[in-house]
Amino acid sequence: MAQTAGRHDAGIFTNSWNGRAYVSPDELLAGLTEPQRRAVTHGNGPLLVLAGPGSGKTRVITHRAAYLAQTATDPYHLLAITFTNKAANEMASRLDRLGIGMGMTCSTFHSLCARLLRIHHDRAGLRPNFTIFDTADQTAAMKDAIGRANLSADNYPPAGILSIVSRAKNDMVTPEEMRANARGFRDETFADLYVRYDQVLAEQNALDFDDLLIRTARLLSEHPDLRDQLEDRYRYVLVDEYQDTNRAQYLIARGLCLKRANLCVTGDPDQSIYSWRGADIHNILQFEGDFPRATVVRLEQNYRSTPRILAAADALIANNHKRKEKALWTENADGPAVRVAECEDQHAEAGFIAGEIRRHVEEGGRFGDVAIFYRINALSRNLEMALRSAQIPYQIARGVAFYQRKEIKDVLAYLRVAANPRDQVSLLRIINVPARGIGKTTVDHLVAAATRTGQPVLDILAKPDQVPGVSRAGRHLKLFATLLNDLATTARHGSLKDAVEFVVRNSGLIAMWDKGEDNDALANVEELINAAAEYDQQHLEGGGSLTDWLQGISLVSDVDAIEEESGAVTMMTLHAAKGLEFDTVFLTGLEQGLLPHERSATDLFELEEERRLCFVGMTRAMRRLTLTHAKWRDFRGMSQRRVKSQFLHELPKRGIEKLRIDIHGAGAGEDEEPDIPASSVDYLEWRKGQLVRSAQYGIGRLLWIQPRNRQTYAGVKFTSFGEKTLVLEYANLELVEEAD
DNA sequence: GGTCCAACATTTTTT
DNA sequence: ATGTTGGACC
Repeated sequence: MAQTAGRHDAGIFTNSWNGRAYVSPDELLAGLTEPQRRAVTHGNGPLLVLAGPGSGKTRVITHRAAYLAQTATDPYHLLAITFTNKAANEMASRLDRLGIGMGMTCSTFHSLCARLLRIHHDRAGLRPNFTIFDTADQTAAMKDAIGRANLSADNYPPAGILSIVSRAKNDMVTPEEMRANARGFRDETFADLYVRYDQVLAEQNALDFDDLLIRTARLLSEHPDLRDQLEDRYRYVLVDEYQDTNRAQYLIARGLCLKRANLCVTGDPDQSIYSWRGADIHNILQFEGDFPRATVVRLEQNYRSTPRILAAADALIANNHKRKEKALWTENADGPAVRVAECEDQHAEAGFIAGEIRRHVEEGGRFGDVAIFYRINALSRNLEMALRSAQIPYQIARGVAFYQRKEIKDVLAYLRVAANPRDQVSLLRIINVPARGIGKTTVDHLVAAATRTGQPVLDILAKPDQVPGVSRAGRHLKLFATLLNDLATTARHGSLKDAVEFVVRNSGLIAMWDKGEDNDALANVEELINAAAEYDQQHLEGGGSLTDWLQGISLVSDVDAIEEESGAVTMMTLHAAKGLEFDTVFLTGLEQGLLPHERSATDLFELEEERRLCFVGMTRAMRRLTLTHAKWRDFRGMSQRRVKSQFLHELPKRGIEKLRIDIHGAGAGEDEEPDIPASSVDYLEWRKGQLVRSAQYGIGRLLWIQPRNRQTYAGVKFTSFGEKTLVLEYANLELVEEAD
């Protein structure tokens, strides 16, 4: 987690004067096109920058911030909200390079919110040391809530309930509103679980990711004086990737700009890929409605890609119906053809890519020029193996996965209890890890006592005599309580590194790993210790804390892990690729069920998002773009015949080079016969009004039916899911006979 | 209370 | 193929 720019606390980056030459406002505008210039020099009032891929958006935002800092206000009053910590950090660094004085704030929504909630915790009704629950913690909390409601996790899968609750939170729907809108017993149960889940979090002094946003939005709306104060601090607000903001984020951005309306948002509706996380594309589509005085600047010239790449991507995205048309164009010189490689199986695919990368380097290219994208993480393994055996250096954008490793989570759980003694999820995780004679029965007694008396489990540990049912284990409980106490003392007085090392040395975890012959565990934990030491180094003059460090870890994103100048091939999911660019891009697994993903194929809205995802991947490429798909792919131990992606049929006929790759990963001549897309049933015989059954949505009635683009779209009104627009070729509907 | 093995399913994407 | 969970057994 190397940071370059100035001082920061968990995810908040502030640029600092580094002695570089001051860049004048005129110099900031040099080399910018007319629209870019308009965006940079726009003064007060709302501004929407619709920026196509590769249109120099980052440059515009950075220069705009610098320009404002020189002509309008002190950088102290500037706030930029980016999508990842990495982007925030980079922005602060760029401002540094432009010689802009100290004080601008660059952050993600989540980091900013966490910070505001800690500072203003009393107003928010929180303790300053709250824990941020990740997905696994949330699941544990939800299981607890389901248990308290006397329900079974079999009928109410925690992950499923969590996604319902998360959706409600993203939309700023309270449990009360959910209950009021409940249609039937199940909905009421969901609302009930929502309340109980929030209760569990409150008891543990914990917030989930969504809470960070909605509590901040509420903080702003319920405390006008505080909002006023924040508005005076952040006089100019820039929000990047605005197409991926949700309702809560929208309210926060707006709440910070009520007085001055100096809100500048940038984004591209065609790159909206997070609706499954509650992002609402209407935020950007309706910006002009929200802010009637808004200035709109369109950046349509592309500086990144060759005309062929752009033409291919543009042809693809033109198949989306719900979009704002954009005229993408470029003056760049033409490059090699966009290639589509049909590979015999996934080994051929990976081998072909490895060979191509070798060739790229032999021809004078660098490994660092190359990126490989995939729809799902599971596809990375084959690629990794192929790159390793070809001795190609690579890095994977997997920042989050590191902190989700078992051994890392165990060590962090100790530290989290030290930072927040009410964190029961963490406490129960480690109470018997390593085994220290505290079994399930004892834990049940402890939790029962805690619930009954309203005391945190941690407090009860120290006085086991008062817990009914606990006798022999009492000794172990006391020892554990002492361990945690000593850790808390170390954490309070020593460095962060001291605290992490205390856990590793005194918890007994090392012995456990040795016994289990888990050699990676120790190495990974060493890395964690290094990260702690690095954090100590960055906070020699104070400002750091265990809570802050843990918060940073909770809010890391996958891309945060990638290094720009690593000299290695970069691999990542399509979602992580947003905002990046590479000379050479391989987009893998263009197969039905993978891209578009099978879970999205039946719903038109979701299908369009898959297409946008593909569009994002393609437009990352500057010079060379290769799309690959496999005829056979191993999945869950079985070899599966794969059908090429419908998106491949949507590419232009001209300017695309087709390759066929045999099992050795070698080219095997040209491929002619165009695959027939998946439509085989004649859906045109179906009539509106007919009753249909879907495995996913149950029974519904056809409202309308319409063929388009070699597919058949249909509107279906389902009894329990409402109206959906489906693609019949993938929806797998069956007709239902109606009784007379 | 702890350990080991077998049945089991398998969330796509992530702050 | 792989990682998790629950139950039998020590």
